[in-house]
Amino acid sequence: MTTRVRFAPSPTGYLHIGAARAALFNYLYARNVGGKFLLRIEDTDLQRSTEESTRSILDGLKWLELEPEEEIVFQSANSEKHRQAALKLLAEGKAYRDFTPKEKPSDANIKETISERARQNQGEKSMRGNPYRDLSKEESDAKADAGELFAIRLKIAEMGRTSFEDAVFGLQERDYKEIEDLVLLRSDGHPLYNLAVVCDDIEMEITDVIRGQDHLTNTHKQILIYEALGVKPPRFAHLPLILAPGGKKLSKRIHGEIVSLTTYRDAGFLAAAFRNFLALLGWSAGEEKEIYTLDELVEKFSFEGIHHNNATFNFDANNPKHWTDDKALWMNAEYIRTMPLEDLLPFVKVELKSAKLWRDEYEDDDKAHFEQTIDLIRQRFFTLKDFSNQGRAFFSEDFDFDQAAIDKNLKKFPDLQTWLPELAERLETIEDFTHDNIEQVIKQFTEEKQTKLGVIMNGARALLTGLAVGPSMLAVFETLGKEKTIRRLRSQIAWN
RNA sequence: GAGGACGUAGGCAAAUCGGUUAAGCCGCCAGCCCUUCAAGCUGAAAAUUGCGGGUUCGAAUCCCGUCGUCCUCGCCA
Repeated sequence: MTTRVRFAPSPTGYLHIGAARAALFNYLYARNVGGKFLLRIEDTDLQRSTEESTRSILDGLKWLELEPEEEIVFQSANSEKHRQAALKLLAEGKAYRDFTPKEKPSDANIKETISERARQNQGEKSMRGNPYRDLSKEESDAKADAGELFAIRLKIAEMGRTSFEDAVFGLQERDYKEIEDLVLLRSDGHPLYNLAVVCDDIEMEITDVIRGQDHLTNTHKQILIYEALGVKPPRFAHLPLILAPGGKKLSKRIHGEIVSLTTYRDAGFLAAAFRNFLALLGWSAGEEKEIYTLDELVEKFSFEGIHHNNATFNFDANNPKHWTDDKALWMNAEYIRTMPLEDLLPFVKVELKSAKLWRDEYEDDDKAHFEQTIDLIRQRFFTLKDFSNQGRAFFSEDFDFDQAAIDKNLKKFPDLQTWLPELAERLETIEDFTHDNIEQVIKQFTEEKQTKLGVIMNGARALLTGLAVGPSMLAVFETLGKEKTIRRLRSQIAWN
């Protein structure tokens, strides 16, 4: 049987990194065993599902290059089938009508309300205590015919236990006593999650369900539904969760966009780098290696390498240098500076275009020079955004001066105001504007002025790039070229 | 509250599933590069493997207890 896995997000917000990792692992596993990776949008919560979220999920998957191999399934389109399944179980006596009036949802703090109620009910009421559970068929039919509203609940046996072998967590068992007769169909006829998931997974012929550990205990309920439906359950593999700093659950509401996948795309991450980072969050091939191509991840992937404990994803929105997980940042930088230049160029082009810094010569007459520039500046960049921000002075005359750089490297040495234009005169005499020739002129100039090389270099850096940091200045001079170098050295705008 | 999962340095994690001084990566710190730097190179600090017992010649690995964290318990998904 061909392996078929699915990623099944609900479109109730952007795609967060935990979900993205679940998608990744599904994809890696499918490809590892030569199976298929599918996508199902679980949009049955009409109130909360939005098209925008669906689009965000699709965008995110596309960015990570985790695209489904069959048409996307929208769960809401299968509602009728889900309903029929519930009715079938009712007819077979495996489910029953519950005429208990629907409780008003106390929306305030629903999670707390639920656990509080569970606490109260403990011991008092058996999970099989529903008064309508053992109503005769006639009585039940009569009430239904009389127009009384009812929900359909699965009728779970008094005695027994469910068990399954989780591919990550091992044998899982649960006594029926701990599982209540779950609602399959709401009194308004709307099918509920557990039913919908099981029916869709059956219909899609899913063989392996790979999802977050938050579903681990709910799996028992789903297995009960499989059994009632007379279908063999798929294999389950639950993934540890990704937590926020401090060990708290990642929350869209609390943590905001920092945990959204598209934030990383928009912040200039390379999909390959972020994917690599995500793969290493909760999984390890057990070797001393950090950088993996997609194909390598596919090849090495196995459930055995998945951790059992939750991983912390670090971020600090208030810290510019460590705004998101350090390792993710490092990995992105590592990719940017070590990947083949020709592979990086297309991404740089997109970035420069969006910043209106792109010029067609970069692919034509000026190609060699452009590539040399990129190769020079990429060495200390962390994201693609750096090419248009920190690298701006290499592509435009319209760049900002960092005040700290101006103060520290320029204004601190007032002589530079006359020296640098003077240096421009000297540089102008160089015919072959190359590294060694420039060096010779500048060294001599420095000696004449009896100052340190660093004063001249850093002053020039501030004037030419607007920054206090960057590549070696001799390389910057050469890369920027004679004309721009001279013009900027003579410019007085930074002094004001 | 009940059930479940888990606990190796600040973070990600390895340890052939009892066997010498508990890998590696990120981060942090220092030195070098003496033109900077969030780059590079080199190096250092940092874990009595949550804690307490037990089994054993020997335990991060097994057992018991304890503390802690997270998940689930809805006519949400």
